[in-house]
Amino acid sequence: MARKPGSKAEITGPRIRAAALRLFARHGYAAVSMRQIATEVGVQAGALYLYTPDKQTLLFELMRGHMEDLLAALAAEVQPADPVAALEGFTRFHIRFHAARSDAVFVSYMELRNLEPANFARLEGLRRSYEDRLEAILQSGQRAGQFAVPDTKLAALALIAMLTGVNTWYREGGRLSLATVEAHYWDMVRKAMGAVG
Amino acid sequence: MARKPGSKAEITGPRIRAAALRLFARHGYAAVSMRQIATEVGVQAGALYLYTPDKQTLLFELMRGHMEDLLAALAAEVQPADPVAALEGFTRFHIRFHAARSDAVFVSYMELRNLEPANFARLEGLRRSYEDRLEAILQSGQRAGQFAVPDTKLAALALIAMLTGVNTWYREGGRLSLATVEAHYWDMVRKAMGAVG
DNA sequence: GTCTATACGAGGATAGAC
DNA sequence: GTCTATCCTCGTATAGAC
Repeated sequence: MARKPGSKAEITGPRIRAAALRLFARHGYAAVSMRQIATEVGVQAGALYLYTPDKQTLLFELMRGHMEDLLAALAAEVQPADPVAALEGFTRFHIRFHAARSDAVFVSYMELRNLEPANFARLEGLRRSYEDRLEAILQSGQRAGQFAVPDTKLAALALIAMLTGVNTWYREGGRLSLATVEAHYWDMVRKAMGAVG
Repeated sequence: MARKPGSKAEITGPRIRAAALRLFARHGYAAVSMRQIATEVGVQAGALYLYTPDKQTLLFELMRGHMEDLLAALAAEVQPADPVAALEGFTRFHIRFHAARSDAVFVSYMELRNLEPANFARLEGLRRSYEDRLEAILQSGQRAGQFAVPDTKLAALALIAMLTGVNTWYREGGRLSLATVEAHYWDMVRKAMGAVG
């Protein structure tokens, strides 16, 4: 509304982030040049530096944004008191959320090694928070005698790896609908945790 | 034995591949320069081109070598006729083999997008062979009524993702021994597939 | 806010000496 | 078989015009 004539700042910024995310996911952070990103957006390379101090920060902000969206979306879900129902909710949430943002997921898992140590540490903290949410569900179910899990930490990591793996092959319009995928994974998750009730 | 005096060809080649694998795993293919690899080995950059036509081929040969070692090692395992025992064998084999070669595993999964299309296709074929071996086990168990798996293809992909995920956190000398990890994962795999008998 | 022009370093790969 | 020297391209980032 208050946009000044000739100013495109409010639209160029998001377009830069979108182009960078797509290109990073496709070719990898190190293989993508600032010139490529600029071309994609339709501006000159120098203009990118009005929106990010450098390439590293651009990458980090994409990854941080993704992880914070993930945590916020998880927090917004209603979590059932029953651990089995809570685990089903987490399973379906994880598959749905990740399937809808495959580029961000890919970048956030693959480009960790290209982050400077300080940025890496911040992102690891966010990732850890997410894992802890799942582990808490497993622990409460274990205490209630509804799960049979020898090691909740290990089980949480195993489940997340399994669920995130969906992204390596799932494509909209493929052999299986997302609802079917969710159902089949929930079947495996439920059984793997020895869920009863 | 027949090594000519002054010739180090038979030792330099493997050292180049080892250094490249380590560096690619650490920093990513695109982020590693031929000069870095040469420095690691203790030769000049130009000398690398006596052992590989270019950087792309060096990457591809590392990945192909890893996948062929994997398939050969799997083929060398004795596969029990009983599907449940075969699945346990596969589970333990996968964890053990991958834990022992974390760099090669990392590179083979992360650098697929940096392969030229022809090389990518060849590697996908090898990966597919490996997945098919697991799916065959699941199918035979399903036919025998010993597994309860709604979709063997999907289950095979889910299990491989879960098992390969071990590599993201397992470190020798950590909280859990590899034998314990194997046992806990086998417990989850067995239950997830609804194994009986 | 975006452009052009450019500084400056590093990249892959090759030629020819030893 | 390895080295030195070099070609040429491309990278990130900045300065200053409009």
